[in-house]
Amino acid sequence: MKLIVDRNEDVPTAPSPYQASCTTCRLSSLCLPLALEAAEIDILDRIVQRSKPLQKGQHLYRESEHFQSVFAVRSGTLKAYRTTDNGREQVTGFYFPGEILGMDGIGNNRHASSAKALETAAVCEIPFTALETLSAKMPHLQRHFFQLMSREIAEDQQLITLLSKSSADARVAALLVSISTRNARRKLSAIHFRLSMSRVDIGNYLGLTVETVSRVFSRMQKLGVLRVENKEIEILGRDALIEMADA
Amino acid sequence: MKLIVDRNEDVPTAPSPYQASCTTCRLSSLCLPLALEAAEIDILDRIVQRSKPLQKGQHLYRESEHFQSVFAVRSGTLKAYRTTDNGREQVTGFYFPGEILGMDGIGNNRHASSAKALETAAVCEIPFTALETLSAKMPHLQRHFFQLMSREIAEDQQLITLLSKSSADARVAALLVSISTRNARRKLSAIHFRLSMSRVDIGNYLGLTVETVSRVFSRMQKLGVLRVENKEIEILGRDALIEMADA
DNA sequence: TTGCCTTATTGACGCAGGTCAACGCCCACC
DNA sequence: GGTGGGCGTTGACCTGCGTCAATAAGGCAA
Repeated sequence: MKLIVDRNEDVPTAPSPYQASCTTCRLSSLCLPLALEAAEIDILDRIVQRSKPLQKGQHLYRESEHFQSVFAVRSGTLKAYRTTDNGREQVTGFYFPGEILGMDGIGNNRHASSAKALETAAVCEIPFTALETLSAKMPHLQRHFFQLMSREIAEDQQLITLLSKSSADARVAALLVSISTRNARRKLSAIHFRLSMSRVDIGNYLGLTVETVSRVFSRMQKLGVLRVENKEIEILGRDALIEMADA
Repeated sequence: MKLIVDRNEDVPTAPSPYQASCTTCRLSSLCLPLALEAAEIDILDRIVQRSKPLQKGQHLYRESEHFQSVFAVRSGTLKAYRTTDNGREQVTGFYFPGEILGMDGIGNNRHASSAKALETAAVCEIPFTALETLSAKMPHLQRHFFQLMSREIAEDQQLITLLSKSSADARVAALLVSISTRNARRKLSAIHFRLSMSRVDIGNYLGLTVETVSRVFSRMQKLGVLRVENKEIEILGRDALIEMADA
């Protein structure tokens, strides 16, 4: 019998998965604690809530629900999406370990999007009023949270740019490069990973149909820049991919 | 001789245009002071800098410049845009009086986009470090600024949704509805206004070519939902337009 | 006013990607 | 271990918007 190893596995930091702490979390260098000092992290730790993991397909929150918290991904992947007035679904982002989601709900005290687990996923819940109070006392935290929000804006603008004019090839290439880079940040392989999202989600996110996504994958494989085997991706020509991304 | 009246004119609140104050500014109900008390507004007022108006075409800041301040529009319109690696320009937003721009620069201490005046425009400069300090002391201000950033995220996501799948008609309709709504917020006509941006800018923002924008305008005019005369727009069927926006 | 240059409109045509359809392959669940 | 249903791939065809080109209409300078 062959042992199946998930290359993207995020090993829990403690045997009891619900009660880890920011101090011991190996994602602290990417997440909210970044830029905080040890004593400050301890204080932050006290407001963070960890609960049982989400199963694949389960929602973390839903659009227009009352907003109370933002969330940090500890393991697994989530997608955020909104539903248009005519019932269409639009994926607005994928969230990997160490990333924060839910910030779009602050503006109107209701979530502006829904969040759903693409695979088993664990998150840290950060009650927003507590975070506000703490931010007022800890300049580092306030600054860092402003920065996180700002980066979300900048990233959305990058997606806007991508969706506005780029070809199907460029869109797919850009997504792959993005995932690759984010994997590298987490010290995972930048060239070999497993896509946790379906082709439908990818297409939806990139403003393409499933068929087109599939064709682009095939084309890239034929060109030798990619090896695709179902959800497993191996990047053979990272530079070529980067080049395609802004063609 | 006919007197030319600009319907979008924003009358300065004081004879000396450079030294207005947040307290007397008629945009304070939309802008940063929103949700602050009189005493707090006075304090905020002290960090806000007002300078001489920008001429049409002049830059407020440029992409990758060192970030120091966010800006509130007092009069006129600005566009924000970024330049892609291959030199293409992408308009990421239009900013009207009462709106805040520059928040995408907080994340990395450099502006993530450039901002250019589409017509003569006056802005209030809000130095960010001062704003941070003040925010830590004034919970209302901190909260409000978090909200403003969050709304920018939510709006960008709306644009993403628009760019991802909608038809050319839907895109143009959505922009017109958006401008109309924002005009109404400023107590200006929601059905009759002057576009301060060119067709090129509109197309660029919406991911369409100038030709397509022009054709959509003509088509809408033929359908009787719009009257277009150069930059002057009259919305004849607001409901129809809203319907088109999410078709 | 005249003239020039930028911006907008309109038409003809082509193509990237959407649509529709058929099929194969995982993998989850008996 | 078999089987059903979703997910992914591939092919053939169609269409909305981009591209190219020609013309008109503003707007600013002198």
